[in-house]
Amino acid sequence: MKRIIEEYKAKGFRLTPQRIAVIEYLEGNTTHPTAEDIFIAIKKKHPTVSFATVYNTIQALKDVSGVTEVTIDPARKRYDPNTKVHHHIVCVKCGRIGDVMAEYANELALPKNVLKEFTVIGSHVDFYGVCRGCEN
Amino acid sequence: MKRIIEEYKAKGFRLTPQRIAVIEYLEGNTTHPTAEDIFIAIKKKHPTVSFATVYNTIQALKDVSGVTEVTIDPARKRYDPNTKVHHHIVCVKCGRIGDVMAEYANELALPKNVLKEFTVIGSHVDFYGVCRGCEN
DNA sequence: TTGGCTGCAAAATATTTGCAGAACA
DNA sequence: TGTTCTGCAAATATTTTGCAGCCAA
Repeated sequence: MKRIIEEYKAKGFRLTPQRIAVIEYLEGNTTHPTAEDIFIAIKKKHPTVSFATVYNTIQALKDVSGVTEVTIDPARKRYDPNTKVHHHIVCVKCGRIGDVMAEYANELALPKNVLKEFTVIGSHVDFYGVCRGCEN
Repeated sequence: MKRIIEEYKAKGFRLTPQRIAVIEYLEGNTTHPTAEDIFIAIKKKHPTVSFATVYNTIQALKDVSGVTEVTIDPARKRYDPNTKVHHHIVCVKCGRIGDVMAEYANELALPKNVLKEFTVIGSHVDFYGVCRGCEN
């Protein structure tokens, strides 16, 4: 996440204590937190922090590719600081999201009619399953 | 969509004019409409229809596997009456969502650590691209 | 110093829910 | 006829925005 701080500076973003707290919270975080999760975590160090700041910071991080939005949860947006190519698996019982470190681009051949209509940029796989903890 | 009507009856759901209108609107629909899209469409025939009825009907359809929720759009839920195995591609410029009629389950080998943590049920691929209409 | 950021509050958007009356089966 | 659905309205949840004052650079 050090890289992110450098990119922040390079782009002229300000490194406020709140932003640093968000970056530190996300560093290495594999829980795919929601904006609220981030808000609650940051609040411990900065009790007056607001959602506006959390969303503002998330947006700034997205702008420098410091986080990506995870859309596997239809209820709310989740954020992932892991910028390596990877995919996700969600437990359909508890909603926990796991990372799937794999690269499938070459395996995913598209039908001709799609290739005719779109220039493909990328892809992401959502896996659905049941985690050990929920498998009673 | 005939099947849906049968399953509706079998489960004791009522076939109201509003529900039939939703089913007819969705039948063969490949536009991946939002709840609002459905609401607006149904309103033409049933001007007094409410969002409650639309969401109620969507839920009932989900219960009999008549529609699936599409999560590729982070802004809102979209619905898809196509119950055959397929995937989606979204134009990153206009947001239009296309169907990718393909089956990848066998191509998507999961890392051991994931298989250790989850029993996999299924998967869905989100493709990102630019559609011909948005190119240049 | 100063332009960007924070925090508060309000707004906007999306979805869900309670309930009285309507209507399907 | 009785149970479920509809429609209205209000509630809830999530995310965005306006703006005055603050602060990192």
